[in-house]
Amino acid sequence: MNKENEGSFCTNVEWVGRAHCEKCHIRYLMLFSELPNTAFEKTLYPIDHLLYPAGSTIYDIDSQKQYTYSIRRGMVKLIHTGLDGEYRIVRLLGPGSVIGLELLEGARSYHHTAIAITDIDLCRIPVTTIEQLEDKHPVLCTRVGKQLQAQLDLADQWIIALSAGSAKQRVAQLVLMLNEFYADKTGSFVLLSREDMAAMIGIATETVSRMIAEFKRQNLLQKTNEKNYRCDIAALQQITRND
Amino acid sequence: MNKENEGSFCTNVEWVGRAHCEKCHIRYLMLFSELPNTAFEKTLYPIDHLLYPAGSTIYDIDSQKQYTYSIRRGMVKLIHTGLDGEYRIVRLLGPGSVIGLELLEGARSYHHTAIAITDIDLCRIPVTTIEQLEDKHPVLCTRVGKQLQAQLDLADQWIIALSAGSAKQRVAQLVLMLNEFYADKTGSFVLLSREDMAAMIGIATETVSRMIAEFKRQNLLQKTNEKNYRCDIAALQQITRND
DNA sequence: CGAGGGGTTGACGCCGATCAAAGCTGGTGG
DNA sequence: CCACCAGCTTTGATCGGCGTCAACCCCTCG
Repeated sequence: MNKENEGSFCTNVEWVGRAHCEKCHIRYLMLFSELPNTAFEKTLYPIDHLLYPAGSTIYDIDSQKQYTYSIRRGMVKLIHTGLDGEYRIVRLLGPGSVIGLELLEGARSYHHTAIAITDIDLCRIPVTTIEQLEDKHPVLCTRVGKQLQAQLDLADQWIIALSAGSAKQRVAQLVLMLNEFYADKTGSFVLLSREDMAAMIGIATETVSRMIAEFKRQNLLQKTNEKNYRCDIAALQQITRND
Repeated sequence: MNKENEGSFCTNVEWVGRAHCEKCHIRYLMLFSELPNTAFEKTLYPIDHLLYPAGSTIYDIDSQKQYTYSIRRGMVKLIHTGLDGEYRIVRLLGPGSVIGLELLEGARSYHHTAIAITDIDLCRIPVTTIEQLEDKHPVLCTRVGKQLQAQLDLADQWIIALSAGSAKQRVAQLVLMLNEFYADKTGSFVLLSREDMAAMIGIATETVSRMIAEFKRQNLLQKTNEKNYRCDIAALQQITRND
């Protein structure tokens, strides 16, 4: 519906500082995991560490193409907006994923618009820096390949889940994906807005609402606290099979 | 429905011979385009050039994982078969595309089943050969990256077209994709079977049939010869916008 | 000539889109 | 602290599109 609010361009990004990759405590799961500490000594352009509040746009499909972003914390949606204004979520990414990689393969612009769903925490990496590092450290190429492959697998899962029959089945699939994807240790996760869920599986928001409400009533979704839920995995899997 | 017939395993693959990449006249659009001619002199395992008839399975999701395949001619579908036997086409690939690349990124098996839609002509490349070549010629890494990125873009298009509203709109989208994808110089292309089209956009085969028949009646699809059609691009684009 | 598979067309019923209205919640200002 | 409002969620009522079942046509192949 009204995605105008989404358009608010990173009004209040917070600059945390220059990233110190050689000291990064989560580097093992990031893009640069296999590079030596010395690799970062003389990069041409700096890597910055930024915070964006939920709802802000990280880049727009028309943005100047210059940076890729490595997600440290939080959740990002890649969206596609049709000519007629209809809005689709193409992918949902979390910590460890890199967005904007299309720029490395000679794309002339970003292929999507990237928006923060939660508050997020990411490293902004200039394309030229990656290219420079790839030259000296070919192992980085394989990391990029793994990223792409992982996102391709995700897209494939999306295609399969999307078209999996009835609305109830799709919503069940989606909840299972959120659970698998984004549950903390206790198995509880944040439900997205009904509008976002609808934009993922291609049905009306009211229908999503009905299904979610029904799941809650049947205790397949239980509120664990403030905004978190836990789901009954077995029961939902059952639903994905037979309506 | 009955995808049993698909299961016929490469009954009559024809071995054309050892591939001679250094002499390949279409290498400019293939994976190895930027390698020097000398690169192929001492590869451990040979690259073979094979022909498969339409309908044969190139690899199955359970196949022994050993080869990637570069498509020289023809069309291949990557499919996913659900537990309940429902069948979805995840991607459609043509000349210049490489399938089975997931093996390079440490996948433990193929991620799909690959089936020839038309008669096809492809080069079977052992994974170890690619790895060996990548070592000596890092430029190959970037070619692989481009392949993955291209397939990711395709998957994204799929997601967007899949969920684009009414059945008529989706079929129109699909025809446009086939046209863009697979039309020859004269702009004519082969229509897939109704079942395959249905498996791509997630609607019933009868509905696909109705839509295609309607397009034919309105002359948005014209038979050019035996099995080929040409489409009215502008009119179909119009349909994708307003039902 | 008959059998079988794919495509086309019709009839019917249900799922889900759409329109509408009423709770809920959090934020703002009095 | 409460009143009010805006946006989100939930729920209801209605209607059309599409899935389903079924019949028929056409073409190929045995």
